[in-house]
Amino acid sequence: MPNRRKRATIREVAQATGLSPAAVSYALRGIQTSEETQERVRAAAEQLGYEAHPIARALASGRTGMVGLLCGSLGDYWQQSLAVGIGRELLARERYALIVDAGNDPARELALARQLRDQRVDGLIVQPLDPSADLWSELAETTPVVSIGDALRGDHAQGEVVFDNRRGVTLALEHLHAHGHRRIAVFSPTLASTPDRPADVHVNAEARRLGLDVDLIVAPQSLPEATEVAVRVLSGADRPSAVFCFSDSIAYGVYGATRELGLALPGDVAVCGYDNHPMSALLTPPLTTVDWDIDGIVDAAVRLIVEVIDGTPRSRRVVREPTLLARASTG
Amino acid sequence: MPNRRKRATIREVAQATGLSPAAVSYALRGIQTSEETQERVRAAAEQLGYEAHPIARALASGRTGMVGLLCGSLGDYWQQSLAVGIGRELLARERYALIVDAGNDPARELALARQLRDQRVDGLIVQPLDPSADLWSELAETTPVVSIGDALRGDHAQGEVVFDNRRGVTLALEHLHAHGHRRIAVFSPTLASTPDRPADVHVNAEARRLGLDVDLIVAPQSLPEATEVAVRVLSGADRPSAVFCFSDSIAYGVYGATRELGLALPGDVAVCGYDNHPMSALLTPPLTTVDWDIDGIVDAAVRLIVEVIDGTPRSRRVVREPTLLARASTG
DNA sequence: CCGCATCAGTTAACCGTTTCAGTGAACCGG
DNA sequence: CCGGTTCACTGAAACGGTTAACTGATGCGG
Repeated sequence: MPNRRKRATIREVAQATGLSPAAVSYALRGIQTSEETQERVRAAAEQLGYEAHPIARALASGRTGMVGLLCGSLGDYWQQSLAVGIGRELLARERYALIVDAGNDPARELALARQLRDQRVDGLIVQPLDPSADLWSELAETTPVVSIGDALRGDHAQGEVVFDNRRGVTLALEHLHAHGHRRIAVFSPTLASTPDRPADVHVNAEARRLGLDVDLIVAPQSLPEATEVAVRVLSGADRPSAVFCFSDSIAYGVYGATRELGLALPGDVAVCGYDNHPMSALLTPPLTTVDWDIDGIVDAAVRLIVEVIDGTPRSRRVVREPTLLARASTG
Repeated sequence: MPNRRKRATIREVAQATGLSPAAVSYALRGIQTSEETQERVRAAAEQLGYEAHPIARALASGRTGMVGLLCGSLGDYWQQSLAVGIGRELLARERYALIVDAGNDPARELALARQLRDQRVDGLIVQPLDPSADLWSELAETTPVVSIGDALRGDHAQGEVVFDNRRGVTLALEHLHAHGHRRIAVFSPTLASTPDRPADVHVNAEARRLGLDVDLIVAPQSLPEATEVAVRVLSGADRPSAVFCFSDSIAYGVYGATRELGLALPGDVAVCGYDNHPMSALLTPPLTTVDWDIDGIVDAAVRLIVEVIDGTPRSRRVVREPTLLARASTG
């Protein structure tokens, strides 16, 4: 039996103040009662050690104070930072985050989304693995949803934080192009699950525009595996002169591969990452990478979901732009 | 208004099957009803799209299905891995984790612990910043608590996963000693907040035992700051020949410092880390570090808290031992 | 002085389950 | 055939709040 200790209820506070439970309920929320009564109630509540029962409140009011956070893959530094930040910001607004990890499995992601809805979260923040799934718009009809990342199909979420991956790709490829690279390998971790991801499509478009010879490669998430793949790619006869990785941790795998193969960085191969992991500045050589303003994205997502839940949406869509941090790994 | 869509209730299922709500409740949980009735109820529930309302259930039964996870500092790789793993394992057992971050502030940690208790979590997993606080035993009287890390004072938690930091310290220092190092700087991130942390005390004890000249240094958590401190320590006249860092990420800061100072690794300075971050194997040179079996600790913590919640504790205390991964950074 | 708002509270229904205390009916050994 | 169990189920009271509808003062303009 959890929580055996008996705690004061609203009825006891009512009794102590000679008011009705309803009056106490109102008073504690500072509405429909006189200033003086509110003070009396607060004093009595304090004295009795009364704290509202969140579960009972949720049942009666229909709001739980919880926001579901559905992550595609928490192994990822980027998503971890997002999750930690969102949890922190929600807490600051007296809400809790229910953080749930789909482990990079789109089917599991949909199942978890349903589960969170059944759990009666007040809202859902999601960075969908598969933005085109029907579930998102279906969900958005009954529950506030804020999406992070590429836009949901048909703009069905009530809020969106869009970070323009296309812009990030352009920044990286233009940078490599400017440094004279023409033959470039692109390591994209999510290529397999969502073949038509806008960012990947954009890679090809930009390659044509800049006259680059790019090679799109599926990179595994885990570091050792990424290293293996990188070794294979970099030991071929027509080795690319530069590698663009869709996350810094994949880039670390490439670093490992260059060491294994005895290749000079950036002399033999230039590497550009994505995410700006704090460690990237400390590698030898420091990693050139595309930086996102994570705090800004966290703030925007939390603000949007809270606004939608409270029924006071001021904006539906926030767009964030990345910047390129040019460091030594690209010469 | 969240969750506007009206969903089927247990009463409707009762009506559809001609049973009482109570019977439906029992049937869905597979107790006190005939096999045949259970089947009929399940069919009707499915047909109506009925899903039990977790909030109502929590109010009536007194269990929420949520476990609070109170982390000292989620910026830390180690705690992040723990949080992600615990979230995953709880989900696998049909429970949710309420992950909350104290941001390395002991006072905030205590406030959050109270808040989680008020939120009526079924249990609490905590890796306390301040294991000696009275709150832990007070909390443990009313709520199942499992602690991770150094033992809570007086063994008041109903379950403990102890990872023996002393053993880890010994492994690291003996390793450095065996490689001929006598003058060693030790970077400990939590020295400031809990001066008498057993691990720190143990560092001094082991130093005496092995005849080492150690210098305990408070290392900031953030990478750039850690680098600064490391630069200062390593540029002194009586430079230590080795550095032992209480987390890999601090070690990365030391790597940065050596590059800044033009020191050879491990020629001029040997470095030993703590945590075995996946990236550590890929650094140049690969980082020697103390490895913890995170999955084992996650499993143990989740198993313990679930057992305590269900009232079937089989063990109170699980001890985990670390191992040393000797790599090139110590020669 | 009347009619109408407004204010401060009260009453009672309600949220959707679980669970305790029954209640017949079937079963069973003697 | 009878007293006692067991079984399958019912009825109603929790659980601890919120909220819509109502009530009695009080204030106020005309």
